[in-house]
Amino acid sequence: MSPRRSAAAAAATRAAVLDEAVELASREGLEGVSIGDLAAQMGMSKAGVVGPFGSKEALQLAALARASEIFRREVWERAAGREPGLPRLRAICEAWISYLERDVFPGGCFLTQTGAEFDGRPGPVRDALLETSKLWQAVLRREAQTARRRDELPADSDPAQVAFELEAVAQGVNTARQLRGDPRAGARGRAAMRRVLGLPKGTRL
Amino acid sequence: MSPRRSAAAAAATRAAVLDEAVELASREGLEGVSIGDLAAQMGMSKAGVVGPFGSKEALQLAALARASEIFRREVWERAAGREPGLPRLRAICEAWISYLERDVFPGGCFLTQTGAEFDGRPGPVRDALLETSKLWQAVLRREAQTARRRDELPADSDPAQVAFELEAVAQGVNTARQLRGDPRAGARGRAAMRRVLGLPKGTRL
DNA sequence: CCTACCGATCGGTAGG
DNA sequence: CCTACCGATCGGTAGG
Repeated sequence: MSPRRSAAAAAATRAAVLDEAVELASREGLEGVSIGDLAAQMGMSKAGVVGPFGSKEALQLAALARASEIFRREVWERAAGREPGLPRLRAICEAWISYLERDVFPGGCFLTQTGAEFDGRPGPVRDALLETSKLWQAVLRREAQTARRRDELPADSDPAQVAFELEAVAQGVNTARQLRGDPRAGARGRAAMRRVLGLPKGTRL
Repeated sequence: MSPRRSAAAAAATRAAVLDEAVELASREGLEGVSIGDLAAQMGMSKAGVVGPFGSKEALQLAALARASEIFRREVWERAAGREPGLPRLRAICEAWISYLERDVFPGGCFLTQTGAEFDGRPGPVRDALLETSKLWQAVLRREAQTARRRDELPADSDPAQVAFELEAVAQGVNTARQLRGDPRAGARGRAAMRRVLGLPKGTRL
């Protein structure tokens, strides 16, 4: 009862194109990746690359969805098993820094890259990025809220402020690493996130 | 003894092209601004736009130099008159947030935008951005060092870590503002920078 | 998923 | 600083 061979093959091609697009876009940006580049890189024709999606914009949206899926797997899912509140928040932070250190996307965080690229370009890609960004802020805020309710964070701490600061640190790590090539970027990010979460200096994330 | 009229006019044209390029690039990225777009926007011919620079890459480098000059004027020079150490660091932070809130570049911080765009694109533009980034980190680090020496920061604080965290916060403000349109972005950035500098909660930057 | 092709636009230049 | 033009590449499509 497996799908027809041609359908399975089409799905595999689609996935391969997306993986390549996500990788290239993390280095060059989503707009900077041309269909011709992509085709050349994969030894395919341009029609073969764009066909499964219909247009470059549709390909961009699919690449963004794929990248969000990878981010979710590498950061959220590694922490989702932990107790809600501070334990989970710490696990998210550790997974987030690790994701940046391991260069899960070779050109650095796909969402940071394309967020900067599209924040001034209205359209469906920007809308999707905004949605992803708001969703992730909401996840962080919710865990900070839980942590505060459980007295794992000070009673006067602001969950939205915690979410804002954690994202800021992650962006700082990405820049320090990808632009300046700073080998201490990850360590600096961990130290900064510990401070945001009010953890004592010696503590591990 | 003024320069020949044609030379002055040429300089004025050059400056006008750069201002337009910097503005467009803060929205669309440096690579995204085509010579044709720029010419159309200014009611000039493509030859007139690219002529003063010789090539698009030379124009990009000149635009980056112009943007660095504006950043320096809006952030560094507003604080340079203050006492070295914590007073100057606080003034830098306030000017930095203000610069982001006033949308000095209409698409957000030019250096954040192009830094993300070029961190994965080797070449002269990336090299220049790296230089600018390292220079600004050195400025922040030096002020933090002075502040520590004067006991305005804890003896065990790390000046490079302070510089890292301040840049992270500025990037966080830029994203919160330009992508999410968060009206509290500036306030959140000030609060975060106050924490980085160890200032009590009520204090102004 | 390929070949072959479309009109539009790219960066850049010759000549004035 | 303009017109007019260059070859190359862009996103996209027809037909198989």
